[in-house]
Amino acid sequence: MKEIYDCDLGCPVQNTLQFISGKWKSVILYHIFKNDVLRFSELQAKLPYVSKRMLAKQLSELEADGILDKRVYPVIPVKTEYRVTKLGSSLYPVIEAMAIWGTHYTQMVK
Amino acid sequence: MKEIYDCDLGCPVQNTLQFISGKWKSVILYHIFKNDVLRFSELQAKLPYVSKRMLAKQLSELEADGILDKRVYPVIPVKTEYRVTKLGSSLYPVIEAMAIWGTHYTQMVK
DNA sequence: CTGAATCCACGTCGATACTG
DNA sequence: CAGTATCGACGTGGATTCAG
Repeated sequence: MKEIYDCDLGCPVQNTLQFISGKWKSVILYHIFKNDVLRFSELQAKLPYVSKRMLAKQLSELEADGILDKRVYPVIPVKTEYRVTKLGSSLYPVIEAMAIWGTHYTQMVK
Repeated sequence: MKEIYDCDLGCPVQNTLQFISGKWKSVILYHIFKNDVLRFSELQAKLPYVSKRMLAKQLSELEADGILDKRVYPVIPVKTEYRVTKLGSSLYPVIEAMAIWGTHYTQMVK
């Protein structure tokens, strides 16, 4: 989890970007918001253009930042689940605003 | 209340990210929203940690994407102004959500 | 199944110098 | 003042392999 001294960069938008500026983090959060809980392989299926390596990396960063909660079930084969933490759920309005804009305005430009 | 998944076509968040995923684009937009119009040197002053090269590049991309309007006044020395287009102004809720979260989070950890 | 580790091509970015 | 051009260091990300 980031400490306060790392967090306040003098611009509220930039403070937020620290947590979601990873190339795919917002999209990952979008899908987890939509499904509540997702396994690694389910995220892979929903983000086919993201390599396994990058997906794992972004998930690990989101977990380290306290945005995602990762649960590992020691069965064989291993099963992991990702869901948002309380902090992560507070990002819902941000992701929602992106989703709304993407839904309504993207056709305008391309 | 309208849910963000009602008009789900693929991934709307990713569509939005194509326009604002640049490392500093959201912060640039935040400052222009706040000030309505900003010159290049004013943006430089507000983003001292961004190199001139990167600032110019991000501004150029935002302009090419129809988010920003750039006006050049052929005086000496040259004077340029950046403001949001109509499309750019539609991104206000997204930037606002980021600013709100960043502000709330900063207050939370203090 | 869920990753971590390694290699390597590629892109990004800062610094500097230059132009109109 | 507002950029562009060039270069080199650095980071990113894909492919592959390995491990628990």
